Amino acid sequence: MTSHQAILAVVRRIPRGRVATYGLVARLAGYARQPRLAGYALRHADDSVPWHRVVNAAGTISPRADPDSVPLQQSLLEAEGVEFDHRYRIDLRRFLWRPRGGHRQAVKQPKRSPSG
DNA sequence: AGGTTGACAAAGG
DNA sequence: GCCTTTGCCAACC
Repeated sequence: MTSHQAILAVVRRIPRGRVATYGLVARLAGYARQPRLAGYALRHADDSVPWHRVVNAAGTISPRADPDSVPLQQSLLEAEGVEFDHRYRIDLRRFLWRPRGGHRQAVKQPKRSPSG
């Protein structure tokens, strides 16, 4: 099980009409504190992966090498019922994927600060 | 085997 | 709420 496989496996679990952040996908895949790795894995993803359901923590579509992919991702999400703001932003409060139903993550991630 | 990059995230002003 | 700085680690060359 490579990191890419683990991350792509999580992305596949994102239900239709919902979105997940890079950080959420990364930590669910067992790679907490590495949201960039999620994006890196998506680069190697095929069309078989719902890559369009992954956005950044701000709820916006992260631009990449292909500028056409940005409106494309928005179009794909809107087709699933995901709504965008006038600032091209998604309300994560409503469309963020809840893998466990609770606001608490399934895996316990280590704290960044020793004293909190 | 080492330095730099990267589809990001959290904290402070 | 937006912008800037800092962190983080695997993948890339």
